[in-house]
Amino acid sequence: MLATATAQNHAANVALVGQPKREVSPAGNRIAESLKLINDTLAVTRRLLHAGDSVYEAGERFESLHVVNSGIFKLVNLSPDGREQVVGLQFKGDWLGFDGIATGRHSCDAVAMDTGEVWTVRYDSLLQASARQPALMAVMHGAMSREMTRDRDALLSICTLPADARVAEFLHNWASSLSERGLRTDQITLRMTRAEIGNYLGMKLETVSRALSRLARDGIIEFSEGGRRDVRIPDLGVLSACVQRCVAPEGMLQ
Amino acid sequence: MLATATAQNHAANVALVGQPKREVSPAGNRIAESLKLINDTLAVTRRLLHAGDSVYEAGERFESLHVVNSGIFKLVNLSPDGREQVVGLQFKGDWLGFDGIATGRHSCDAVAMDTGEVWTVRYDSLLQASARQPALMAVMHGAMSREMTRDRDALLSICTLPADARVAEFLHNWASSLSERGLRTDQITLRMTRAEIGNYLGMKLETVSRALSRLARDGIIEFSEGGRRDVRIPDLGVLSACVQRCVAPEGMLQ
DNA sequence: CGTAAATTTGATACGTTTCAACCCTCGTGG
DNA sequence: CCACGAGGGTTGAAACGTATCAAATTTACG
Repeated sequence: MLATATAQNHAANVALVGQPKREVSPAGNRIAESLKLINDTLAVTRRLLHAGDSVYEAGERFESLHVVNSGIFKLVNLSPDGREQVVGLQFKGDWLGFDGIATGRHSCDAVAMDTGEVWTVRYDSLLQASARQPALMAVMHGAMSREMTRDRDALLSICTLPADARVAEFLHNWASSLSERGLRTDQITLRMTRAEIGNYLGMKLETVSRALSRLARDGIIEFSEGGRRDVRIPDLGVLSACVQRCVAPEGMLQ
Repeated sequence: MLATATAQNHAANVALVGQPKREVSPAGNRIAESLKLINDTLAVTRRLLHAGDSVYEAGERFESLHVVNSGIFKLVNLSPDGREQVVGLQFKGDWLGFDGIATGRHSCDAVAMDTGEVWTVRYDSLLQASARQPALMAVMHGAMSREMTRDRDALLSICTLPADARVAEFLHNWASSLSERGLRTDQITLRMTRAEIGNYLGMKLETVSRALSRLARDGIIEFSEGGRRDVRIPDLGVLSACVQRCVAPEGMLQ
């Protein structure tokens, strides 16, 4: 959804401008309602984590699923020979731990990128509760399905977009994720180093840095006066147009 | 699983050599038992497809899931601007259609790569049957979980391996998939063009061709006398060692 | 059998990585 | 208070791997 719904999201943002009271997007409602349902029908264990803490690690026995209530978490896949790859970023309402269901052991690390809270639910008790409350199962299946779609969109970007466009789309997706959750999208704080962003996008940190510099030079993004960790996005539409420009064969004024 | 279980799979193959009667691997049992359970407890619609036929297409309304009974199917993700990416290959026992659960519409195409059969089950009736037969739900969740893990392993390869190693690992994974299903792994027939393989692996067809030529020159694979569509793999261990060699920093004899 | 598609291979162009130098910020301790 | 060091970030120049373009060859198929 993230990668493909650029036009729609932009339209939704534009529509929001005229609203005096902040209206939550449909996706935002979905997330809020899902969290409410989980909270109401399950005995969750709340767990507070700080940057660098891991919710679970590869190889650990799988017993529970976790729902992100706040903060941002990265999923890191590791190969036996030491290569590692950030394969997902999870925001509020996203789930952690599905990778463990099949084998009974987790196949990647889930790490907090800043202070955040997860709600932990034993998988077996979730299944039991789902029998009484089918909506619960629907929420879980929806989360799994959405995650698969999102991962595939990420793969599409990595395989078909040049570095600059990947970085632009990354920023756009981050802003969209915030937007879905009713947060402001014009000013975003990346909780990742250039190296982490690069790993996630399949490029080196220098390439990320250069791409960001070019985006800033072209006025598509702006760095806050302080550090270069905060990014201002004057216009989300311009950002996604920038992605399209990288893809377009040649001279397309439109 | 595919990408990370190289050593184990090889060990399993070696163990099989001494057996006079063909023994099915643990994964093979899982697959056979899953198909049996589905067949016994659900009213499936069997559907025969030929190369190029699609099980479903992006945008289509989601109503059913499909289990591959024979043949190989590719999942193709499309972007609004026309880029397309093979994001998965599904073999016997794998499922098709999970991407539609979240939104009620499919987000990619599922296309037969040769003649094959899928068993189609309405999602709602599957949920009902799962209430009576929890093992059914376990099979479905296992399939989803396994697919997520496999996709992440593919992403890891694409982002961290050079072209030659990606092709070598692709062949190894293909052979492993056959092995899991009790099929011979020394002689495999790729049902994909170089362009399709390249798309799946995030490279151009010429690069695939060169990589295959190098593997053949080094004796790691052999082409059958007929076309270059059939590949013989004398030793799966040598193939995965070849992947490691590409990753190793420098001079590591062992 | 003839034609279109697929494959291989070479030469060159291009984008990203690599290596390196430098800058900035921030927390620490002399 | 400021020197200092560490980690993160930026930028340039050169090296590298893959893409692109082009041609020749083989294969598939009506």
